Amino acid sequence: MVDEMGMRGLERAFEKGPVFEPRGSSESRTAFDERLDQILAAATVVIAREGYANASMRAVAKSAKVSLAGMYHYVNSKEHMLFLIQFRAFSSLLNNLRERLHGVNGSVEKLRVMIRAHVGYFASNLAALKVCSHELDSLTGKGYDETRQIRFQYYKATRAIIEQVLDEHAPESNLDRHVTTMSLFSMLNWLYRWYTPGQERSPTGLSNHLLSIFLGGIIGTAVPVSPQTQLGLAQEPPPENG
Amino acid sequence: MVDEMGMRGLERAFEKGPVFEPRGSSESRTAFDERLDQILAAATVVIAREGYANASMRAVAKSAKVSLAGMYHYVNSKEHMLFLIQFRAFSSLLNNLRERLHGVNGSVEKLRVMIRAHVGYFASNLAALKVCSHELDSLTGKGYDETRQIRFQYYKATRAIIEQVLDEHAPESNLDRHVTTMSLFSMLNWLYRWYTPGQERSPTGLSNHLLSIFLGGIIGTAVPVSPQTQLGLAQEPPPENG
DNA sequence: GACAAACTCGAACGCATGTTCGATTCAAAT
DNA sequence: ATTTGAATCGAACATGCGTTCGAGTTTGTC
Repeated sequence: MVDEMGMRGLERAFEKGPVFEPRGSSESRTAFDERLDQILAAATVVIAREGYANASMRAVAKSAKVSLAGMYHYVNSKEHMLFLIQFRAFSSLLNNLRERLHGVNGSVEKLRVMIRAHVGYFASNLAALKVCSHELDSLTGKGYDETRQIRFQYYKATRAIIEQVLDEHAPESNLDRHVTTMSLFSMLNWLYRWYTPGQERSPTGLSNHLLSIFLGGIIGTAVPVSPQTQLGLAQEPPPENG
Repeated sequence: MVDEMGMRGLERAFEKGPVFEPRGSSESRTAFDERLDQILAAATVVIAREGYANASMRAVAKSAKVSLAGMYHYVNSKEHMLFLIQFRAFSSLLNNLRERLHGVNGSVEKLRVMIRAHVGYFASNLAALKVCSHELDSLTGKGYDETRQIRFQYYKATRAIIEQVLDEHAPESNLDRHVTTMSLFSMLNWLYRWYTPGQERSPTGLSNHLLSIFLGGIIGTAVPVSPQTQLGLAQEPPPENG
């Protein structure tokens, strides 16, 4: 395996695979891509449940209803599989953020959009984001570097928003920008350890909650949670923590 | 292996091992305990670096300068080893918190002490707390339950402080107590992903920073960082995030 | 010096793993 | 009908793993 984590331009990932248009001439979405998606989806669930190191290719194959050897037609190696999962998830996350940020003007509003986008994506892609958060350094070499680049762009976009908020609403704050940014990411990335979306605790409600804490923490004024999306305070949550 | 994760009372962990006083009659700190500590310390570093699933007993043995078979004189199994590491770390964390909380009166002051204690313990036990944060569900059965109990006590103690702060300083806040507590734990537990103590960013400075954000977020008023322990704002930090 | 218990270790066992090989089926193109 | 290459898979290979066994050495006690 020379090209350790071969990815050409986008994310096609194969030298041998259908590098040029596979079937018809123009429509690029073929059976190959769909089967690959299927396999990656199954792998995501298995890895989220067992952890990357413990997730065997046999278990993934069984879950994806392919033979063990058959999987290697779609994926170069186990690590390459993890790379595809993470690369796609991080890319979607970043693109999703940029789309939603388009046309939004106020810095605080941008922050709200960012948190909402992240929590929303998390809620509808639980397994994928768990794999992204928990297996951050399970990749090595080129694959690691490539995912790191996307994550860095995500970091920069978020940090820019935070800096704008600080400059506009707390210009004499002495908060370190990096530490502040990482505090927000901490709240978001640790979600996978304790939060499961439900109607008691909607993603929107949780987003408002996190925004309220974080925003109130970095500028003096706490932002009130909008009444119609309040969190349910009723039942006692299961004690899962660290 | 009948008694899956045998622990008698404290944490001695063996049926076969020196259950009664091993050498002299009274002094309980023997060569056995010291060797065990040595092995666990080595194991902690290896597991922190490689991850639990990838950390082989052979690697641990080599690092601890024991033969592979020799380790099993001190430890029942690989999982038992992880249990000992986590059990000890969580216990220390909890005891440390209770000690430092003793005699502290104000609710805000308690919160400050809690954060400072946690970050301080983290800074001087980097590897151990990484193993605790990252391998939270690598244990199974009785071993998992036992560590969970301690974590739950830690959670309860922290939550009680937060509730006291809220009741005293923001009585009409509608923040969900569980979500709020988990937000604090998020900031603390994610530290292992990005923070390495240095003189640029001292544990004390970081503690103040986190306290400022979190406290300002849950009660309206931001608490200023004390000037003599400000964070260095100079150099650009390495972009490691998610 | 004799005994027993604590300690140490080389060697091996059984098993699960990621990956590859070669053959076979299938579908589109000429 | 023939050819081509993608798709699929059973079987096997090599390797590394956690754990155990049994024999050896050390250490403290009588």
